Amino acid sequence: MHARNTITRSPPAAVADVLARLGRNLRTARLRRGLRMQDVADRLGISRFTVADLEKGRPGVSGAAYFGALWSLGLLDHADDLAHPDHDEEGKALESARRPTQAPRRRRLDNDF
Amino acid sequence: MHARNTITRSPPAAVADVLARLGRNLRTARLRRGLRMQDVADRLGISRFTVADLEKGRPGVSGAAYFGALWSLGLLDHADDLAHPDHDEEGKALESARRPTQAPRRRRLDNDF
DNA sequence: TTGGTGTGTATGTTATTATTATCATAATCA
DNA sequence: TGATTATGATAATAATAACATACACACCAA
Repeated sequence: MHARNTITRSPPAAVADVLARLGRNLRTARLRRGLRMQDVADRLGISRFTVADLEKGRPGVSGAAYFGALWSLGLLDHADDLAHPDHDEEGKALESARRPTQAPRRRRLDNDF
Repeated sequence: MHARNTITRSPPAAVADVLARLGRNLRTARLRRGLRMQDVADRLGISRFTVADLEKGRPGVSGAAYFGALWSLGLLDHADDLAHPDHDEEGKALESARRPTQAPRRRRLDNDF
């Protein structure tokens, strides 16, 4: 992380909400299993403090820590279809016949987007 | 991130797989929309290099960057139910009548887990 | 083909995360 | 209730994520 960037320092509300909800859900799942933060931390090879950060939904925590937490609780399959192309209706609609491996070229002074 | 920890340095295969798949899916979604890495980076306030890292599924990239990428492509709703308690069948089965706000106490030399 | 744009990769710098350590608070169970 | 454990909070340190810059190659369009 590294927040010279803005996404970590102050993420859009929608992103902050998803992280906060994920953190709460991870906490709920941990407590249901009767595990301490330290137990989850031991499985992942991280400190209990990072687990606490996870459960608070802190933006800077690594993706591996978030998905590792899911894994440690047996919930990783929930992430299998994240952004799956088949579920991307907008993308399917936009896709052209060709499947370019690069974005289209742009001319200078191209102000779209 | 900060990898004195092991989860970032060498995540379990299942976690690495999920991250790699998520990265590929994000790339597919970006290309379908005709966007450059730089375009996604601008929306998130990060550099194109971090977007490249995301699409490679690098473990150390922040959670905010991963979920922000989903957001920038209109795919964040895919993450709404991640670890949702209602979908946690194992957790529901384990849950006792009480809903503790802390993990249960452990005695010394408690070697379970 | 040729010029130009998108992407891959390497390096060095810097701000931040993850850590340890410590103390404080809150919740569980005897 | 009281003793013990889980968790919260803060500060200081060590290690690295994200950055900018630079160069190379792949791919697209004319």
